[in-house]
Amino acid sequence: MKKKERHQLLRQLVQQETIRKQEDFVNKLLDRGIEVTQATISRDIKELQLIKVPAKDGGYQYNLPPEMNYNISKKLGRLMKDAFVSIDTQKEFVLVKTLPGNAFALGTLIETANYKEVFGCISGDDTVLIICRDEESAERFQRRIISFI
Amino acid sequence: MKKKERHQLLRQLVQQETIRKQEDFVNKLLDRGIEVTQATISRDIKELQLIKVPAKDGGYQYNLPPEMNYNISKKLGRLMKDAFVSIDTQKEFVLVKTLPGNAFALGTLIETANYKEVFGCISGDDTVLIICRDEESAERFQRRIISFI
DNA sequence: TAATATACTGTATAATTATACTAGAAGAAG
DNA sequence: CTTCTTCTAGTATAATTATACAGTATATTA
Repeated sequence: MKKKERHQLLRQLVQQETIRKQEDFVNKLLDRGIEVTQATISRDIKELQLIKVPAKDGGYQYNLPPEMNYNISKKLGRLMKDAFVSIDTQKEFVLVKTLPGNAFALGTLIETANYKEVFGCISGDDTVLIICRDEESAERFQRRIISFI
Repeated sequence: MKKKERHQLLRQLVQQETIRKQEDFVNKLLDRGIEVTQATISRDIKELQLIKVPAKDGGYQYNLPPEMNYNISKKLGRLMKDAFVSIDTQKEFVLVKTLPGNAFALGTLIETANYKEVFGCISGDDTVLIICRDEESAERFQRRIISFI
């Protein structure tokens, strides 16, 4: 487990789970068989610029950095409305066609959004290939994306 | 010094000064002759949902809540471009005319932005009256606002 | 390869932040 | 005014987070 992978995982965790303190991270990682200490998490958090947000419900919760977290879906929506051409799925793959030059931006947004359905994605000039976790995820993800248009 | 006032002040401080830890708040307030303890600040921060952001430069810094902080000026810019009609100053007052129905939104944004020149503001349907700290502030604020158009 | 520099992480602990508890202040109701 | 309730805030301390230090690993250079 390299630092980069761990960081990636932390970004996912912070979106999928409720992380109230750094030890929660430690434990979630432990669940996945990854051993790290709170100190390491503290440093990771600093590098990733994760923030601890006072929640409405009285507690606290870690979150993605504001710029990253804020209105990604709004940006996605705008870009989709502007540049979407077509979409199709095949097994666990989703292929989105965009107007020329827009695929990279779309791919970046999709990666940043960190959807749990998505395993990874590759962007060309007018095509984004999204590799989902499985067939079902791909369909769910397709619906998600289409709903932006 | 009521809690509300202190909260208001904290919002200003967090924008005008570099606050690295809660004690910095305590000290800044002390500078202004207001005595509170770190515990109170901690509770204030929770209520205001201020966040502690890992800064690029290695340290940490408190910030406004993401939604509030994020791109207020972008919103202001958009609204000004859309709805601005005229502006004028008189002593420490600035009067902005907007298209009907837009003044309230503008006023809210101006208040949220927490410009240090601004003492307060009142919005009608197509007019926002901004009361600045003094004549000079009013002019500075006018320039600020005009630059959005 | 050896030497040196750089990156990563755990341990221990310092630094910071949150909160249980308590008490006084400010209001509301009688 | 008295009693009850709610809100605030300080004190002391628990809980959480950051970091100095040291060791190991990994990369870089000669």
